[in-house]
Amino acid sequence: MYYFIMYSTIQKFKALGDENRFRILMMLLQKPLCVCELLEVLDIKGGTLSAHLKLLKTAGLINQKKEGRWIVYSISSEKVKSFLTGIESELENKTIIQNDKTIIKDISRDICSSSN
Amino acid sequence: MYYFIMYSTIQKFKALGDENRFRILMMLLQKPLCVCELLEVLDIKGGTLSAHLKLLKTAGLINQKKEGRWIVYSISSEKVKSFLTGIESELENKTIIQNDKTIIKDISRDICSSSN
DNA sequence: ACTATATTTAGCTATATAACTAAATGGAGC
DNA sequence: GCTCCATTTAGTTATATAGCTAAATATAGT
Repeated sequence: MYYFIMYSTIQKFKALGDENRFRILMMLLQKPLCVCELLEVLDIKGGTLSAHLKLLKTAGLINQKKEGRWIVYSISSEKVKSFLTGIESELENKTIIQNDKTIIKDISRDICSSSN
Repeated sequence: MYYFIMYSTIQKFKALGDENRFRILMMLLQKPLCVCELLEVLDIKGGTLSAHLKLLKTAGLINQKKEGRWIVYSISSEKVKSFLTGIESELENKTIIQNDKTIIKDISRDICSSSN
């Protein structure tokens, strides 16, 4: 008799335990975003961001969808969404999260150039 | 103007994103336990366990209390407790967690020898 | 004093993680 | 076919993490 491990649960926590991925999730909580929009906010390169997004997707936290020339990411489910909303509501003021969101609010995916 | 980072939140997720620490938390959810009891269940050495416990404590997830010759650990607050209970209720059956708990149920801290 | 329980430290190993550059690949639209 | 947006791959670097051993330290009970 052996026992399975709760990998998927732990994998989700691991995914949440990184600053850039946490910021991505909080931004996606506001609205679905394409990769180039996320790149405008985060101080990382395109390849690095792709890796983070893949990890979040594998963990079951986000979804991917083609929209014309763009790939748009969003929170995977209502369940994850309400979980993250609860977390967000407990953050103290003046975290980088609030700053990210004000940037995201005024961003258009047409601004995006190849600053990869 | 700069923005604080939500370190403590991310630190909690990091703490949760490790199998041994996750198992420790789930066991403490059942009842407070001393170090030697945890050592009976986990396949790690005393020094390693101490490090995990310190990390969980720093993250604000558990508390420490002297009880005679033992140091007893417990979940830090009702808030953390209900959070973990929610997580636990969503685990599929037959994870190692259920196994840990049946061992913990019948353990006494007097059994503990210096298997450090 | 001595014992039991646990933590801490130093030193070590192995693996995982996060980032980069740069080039190649894929898919959609024009 | 070419361009745009994004992913993937290969190769590299640096740091973090998890584990070990073994010795030292701390604290409480007997």
